[in-house]
Amino acid sequence: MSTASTINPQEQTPKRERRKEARPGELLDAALDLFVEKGFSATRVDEVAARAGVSKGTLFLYFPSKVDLFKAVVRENIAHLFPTWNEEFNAFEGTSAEMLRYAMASWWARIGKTRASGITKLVMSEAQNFPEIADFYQQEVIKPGNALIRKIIERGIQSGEFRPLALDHAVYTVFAPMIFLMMWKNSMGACAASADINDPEQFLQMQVDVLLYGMASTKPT
Amino acid sequence: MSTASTINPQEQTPKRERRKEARPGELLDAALDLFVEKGFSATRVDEVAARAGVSKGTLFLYFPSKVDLFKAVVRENIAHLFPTWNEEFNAFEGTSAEMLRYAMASWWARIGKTRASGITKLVMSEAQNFPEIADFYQQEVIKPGNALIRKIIERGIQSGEFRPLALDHAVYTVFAPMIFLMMWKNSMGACAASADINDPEQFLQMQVDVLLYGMASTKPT
Amino acid sequence: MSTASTINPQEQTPKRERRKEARPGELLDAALDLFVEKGFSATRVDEVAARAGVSKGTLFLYFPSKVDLFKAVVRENIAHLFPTWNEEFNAFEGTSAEMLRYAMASWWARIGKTRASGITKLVMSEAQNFPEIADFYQQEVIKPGNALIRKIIERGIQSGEFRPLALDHAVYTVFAPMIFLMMWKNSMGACAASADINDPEQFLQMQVDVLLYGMASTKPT
Amino acid sequence: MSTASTINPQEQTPKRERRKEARPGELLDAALDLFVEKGFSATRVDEVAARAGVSKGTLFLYFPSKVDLFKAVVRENIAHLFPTWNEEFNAFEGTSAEMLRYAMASWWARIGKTRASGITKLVMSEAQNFPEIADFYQQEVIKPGNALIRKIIERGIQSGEFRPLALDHAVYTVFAPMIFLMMWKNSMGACAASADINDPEQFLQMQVDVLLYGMASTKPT
DNA sequence: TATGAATGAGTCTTCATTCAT
DNA sequence: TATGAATGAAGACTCATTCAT
Repeated sequence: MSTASTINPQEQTPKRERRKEARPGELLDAALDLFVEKGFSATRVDEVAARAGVSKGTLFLYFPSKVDLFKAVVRENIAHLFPTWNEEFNAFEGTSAEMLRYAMASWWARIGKTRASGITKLVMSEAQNFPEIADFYQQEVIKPGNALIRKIIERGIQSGEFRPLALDHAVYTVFAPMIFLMMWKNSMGACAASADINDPEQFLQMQVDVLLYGMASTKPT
Repeated sequence: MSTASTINPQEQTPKRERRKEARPGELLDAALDLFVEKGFSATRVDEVAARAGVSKGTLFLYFPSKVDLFKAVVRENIAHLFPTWNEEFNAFEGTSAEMLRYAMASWWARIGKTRASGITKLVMSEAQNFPEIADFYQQEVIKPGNALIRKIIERGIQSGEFRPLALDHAVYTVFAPMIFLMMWKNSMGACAASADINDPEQFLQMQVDVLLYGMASTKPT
Repeated sequence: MSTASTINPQEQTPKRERRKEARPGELLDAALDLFVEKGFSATRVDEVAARAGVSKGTLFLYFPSKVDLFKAVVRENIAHLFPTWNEEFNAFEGTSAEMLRYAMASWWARIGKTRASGITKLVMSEAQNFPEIADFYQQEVIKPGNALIRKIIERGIQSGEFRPLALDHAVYTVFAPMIFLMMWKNSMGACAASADINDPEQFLQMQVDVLLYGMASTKPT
Repeated sequence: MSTASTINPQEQTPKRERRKEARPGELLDAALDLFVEKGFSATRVDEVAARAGVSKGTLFLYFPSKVDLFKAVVRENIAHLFPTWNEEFNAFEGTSAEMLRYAMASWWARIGKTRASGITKLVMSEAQNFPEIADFYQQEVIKPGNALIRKIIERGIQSGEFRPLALDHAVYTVFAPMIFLMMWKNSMGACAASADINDPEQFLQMQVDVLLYGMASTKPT
């Protein structure tokens, strides 16, 4: 009888809580977790909703479809970084080598070591099944990222810091270790403990060293 | 019992008639194609069966489930890679730089540019969903590959060709462009035409150049 | 309490501000449009509310359910049709043929070509799903309409203008083209452009001609 | 314990019965019933399957979608009649009046008085919601039917039996009572008993009489 | 062994209805 | 009264798996 009244009032979450402002963020957060953990098609929208503490219907109130939800996750976690980066790089005053170091460090801090890295892994994993997602990612992430790196390299070449490199390939040379790291961390590394890269920062460091060494126009004695 | 051995095997298999013993292989082959092309969950067992020229029911006669089929595909396609390489490298006589160049060229010829690259992509993509496959891959492919590259680098360091590098990371430095290439080719590159790397061999070339340049103990003047 | 009555009602309702009392009417009006346009099940209550300029919740304040809304729409739109006609016909002085022509022309002008024809279409379409509406319509519209036509024909027969026809069927003979027109206009005609009747007035004309010709007791030479 | 064995073996319908040949027909039959009874969107595919004694999945084995199921129902019950009719009319030897009488009688026997009449009612009711269905019906039923009637009237005009009528409208003049009858039977008539047309054949008879009388070029004295 | 018809649990999505504010 | 965020019960359709033949 009186049991109801003895229930801890803090646990008594009201059934219908109105928090329009907070919903999208909570859903996006839950979705990021699940997409990264299980992949796109293996993630169930019910689960996302449940983890965000709402009903399935509510999810569709904020995101018209599963794909749109995913796109929003990408925007929220990756795409939104480019404006800032663009500004930072336009204002950057150091050498191009410093710039490249900074770029990779910043990428690592904001994406590489965060859950967001799982998104790239996911996209690469499921690109073939969801061309729409692949295209979207291509437009919203790959292209701007590419442009960013390209600008740095061009700057270095123009200033004489870097050798005149084939730009298209040089860009991928910078991308490769980042992509590798994201893939590795979120696949092999996440499974076989033994496969994990034990010090990714240091690995990145070394990559940049080797890269800059290889790209430099003159070598220190 | 002895019937099988008394039949002339070449005459026994008319072109269009399928032999029972060949079935699993044909299924595995079809499955490899489709898994690589479309990923695990997007591959329909009907399609696999159809491509192998048998009925859906037959597939389940040989593989108790789709997951088992997947595991069999991966196992079937990654065992045979390393013996040859080990021999080759043990017998190699040039410089360590040449050896590294040769290793990557050989990898590209035998795996990178073939369908086999799709397997790595596949494994990395689905690693989280099939931890045991990830482990398996780790043991059968990653470790031997790692050891191979490690040997080359150690050889270079010992001979004074390379700087004394942190081996663990140096190995991944060599891996990164290969992994990157396999992933890219089989995901983004396969979707958005614009995203394709137009000349992978040249890209690899450049990667090795930069790498060797960065790893060399003394720089050419 | 008495505040309401002391307020000048005309000044009290600025153009853009909706009066409470008008709400049900506005909802009914919006619902009529949409039900006629899209049918019962394809009409979304959100849309009705939106078109009426209120929120979905408000709609449910006035009508306990979508079905009730539908019933109210039908009731609202079919009550007021017959009194005028009855008067007109009681006072009519021409021949019965003229009377029939006038009846159909009048029906076309006031119902057939207006939105109201959609209601008949609606009712006939959904009759099975809402038997009580069908009954209601039967009482309020079919019966009076039937009686009206019947009176005209009886008058014609009594005056010797028309042959002695089986009244029950003769009435439906007059109804048929009207029903046909309402159905056609609001279904096939509204979809496939090619299916539209390009000149309904002329069609009706021809129908009456044929009808009167067929019903006439003596034929002109 | 022994209850299971005491069950009437005739009621023991095996769970998985293989009757590929019979399935489509059984499904079509069940679908016709339900579509006519409840309309297109209110009919649930599960129900259709259940009534046909199969599972939902089986239905989709034979008909790729609900719309396709409906189209098949239309073809099975209406569209398939046109080839026969065309032949019959091409071979017809009597007067055009006889031909028209025969056409309507035949229509009544094969469609009008059967469940198939409900299909037309259904299509007209839901045309707006399902343009695809409306178009389909327009092509497969309306057009051929139109052509058929048109041919009869043209024949009558050419032979001098009928007055030179505006063909487009004359055709609808013939259609109107048929459409009316199908609508009425399946909406008002199916609900309010009082609304039913008590002798449809006689009604049709009268319609044709009036029609032919009105269309005839010379009138009997 | 081989087949392929049959199954039914599972998936995304819609929408009438409720209810805290 | 009025709002509109939240709900959850359906619904169409898919597909790995089963099983009678």
